[in-house]
Amino acid sequence: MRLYDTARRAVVPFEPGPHVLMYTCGITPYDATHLGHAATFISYDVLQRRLIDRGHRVSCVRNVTDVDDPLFAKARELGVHYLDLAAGEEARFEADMAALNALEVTARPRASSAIADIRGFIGMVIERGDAYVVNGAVYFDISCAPRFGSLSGLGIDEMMDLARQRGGDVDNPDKRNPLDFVLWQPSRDDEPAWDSLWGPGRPGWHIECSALALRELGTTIDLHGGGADLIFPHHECEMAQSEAATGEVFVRHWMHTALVAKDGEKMSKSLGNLVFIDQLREQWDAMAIRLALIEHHYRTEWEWDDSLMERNRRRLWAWRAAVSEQDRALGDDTDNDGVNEVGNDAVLDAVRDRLDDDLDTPGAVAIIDEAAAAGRRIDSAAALLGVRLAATD
RNA sequence: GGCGACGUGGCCGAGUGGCUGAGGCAAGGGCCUGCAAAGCCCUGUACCCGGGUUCGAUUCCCGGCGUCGCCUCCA
Repeated sequence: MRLYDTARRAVVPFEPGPHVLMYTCGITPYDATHLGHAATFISYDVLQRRLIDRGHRVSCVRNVTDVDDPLFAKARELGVHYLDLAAGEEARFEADMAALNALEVTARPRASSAIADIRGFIGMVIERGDAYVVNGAVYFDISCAPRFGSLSGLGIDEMMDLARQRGGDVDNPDKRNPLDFVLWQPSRDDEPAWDSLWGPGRPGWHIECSALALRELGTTIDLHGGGADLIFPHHECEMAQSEAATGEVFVRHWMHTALVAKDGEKMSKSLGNLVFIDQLREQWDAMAIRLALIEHHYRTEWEWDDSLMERNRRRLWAWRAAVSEQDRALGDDTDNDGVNEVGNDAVLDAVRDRLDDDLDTPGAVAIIDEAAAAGRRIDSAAALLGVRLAATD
């Protein structure tokens, strides 16, 4: 199959071995799952389904960032322990994903479970001479990563200028280079702290994914995913520190999903223009929500509007009607069995073909729309997209 | 400023080198109806601008303009 690779800026063949190693950046569980999260993870879910369909074994790891600033801030605001807040929101997220019929991922490790791995990982980077310790903090030395910026397409000098202009943490006198980023940092008084060789503290933002990917999947992974907003700095930093620690290529293929907008702006927690999955589920069939997500291409930015759900409710209804009609026909006349199964396979193959072309889910949905209208069997094709048509839910 | 995406009828949104435009919403007309609602039928000189390639471009290429996203809170 072919997929767009962020690092190479082109649609390229994606031909992993029999066992595919996949890592996607998960959520920071301080608020409910919104449409943007769902769009991202359902994209990877469809990819995973097609890889399995092609005969691959897929190990997919999706972390949970339960040690991070926004989580601490929200816990502070609510007056609860950050891990209690995280556990609750994580459960809501998993319930949303299950309702949308997402496959179980192979592992969903929490950052808080990885402190020992993170300390070990930082040790590896320091031993390589690519990180340094100042005042209880560990910084990655950007000058040791000549390829830094290659993922996002930004040059070192450029990033430097921009970081200065934008007032990143460039004025920190402890850093040798304004772009150096934190691997380990001292905690504030009301933040959790773990002992380490460099003093008590907590991990930097990017380090958990590197440590977890290494722990769960090994030095080199086939595909790393996440929202497009993570390309820089998160994934850029992840790549730099991982390759520094292991000396191996970190990721063979980078895949990023476009951000979802609402009211002309990116949907985001800080803007508050969110559509939450659990609220949507109160009003609409979860499979209609899934259809509303996959009728968009993962690399095209799109905007949420209220007509989406009504349209996809009807689409789901049409697909279900097509299946039950076919079932009835089959029951009445078993001689038709073979013919219908052939129709099913043809639709399935057409959908496979669309998915293999840079995960063209809109094209796949259109094919099933047409097949349903023409009275052909669509259940296998719908199942490949993760759309459950049985009336049991 | 750099990088990326996008710019299709009132709105949303597919799609295509020519055979005139998926679909949805809105709007107008009609059928039906005691009235209304629902339903059904009909109605639309579209592809940001300027160059180029071409017999021919909305579709390909170049350059503008505009919108959105990323550029250390973010899926």
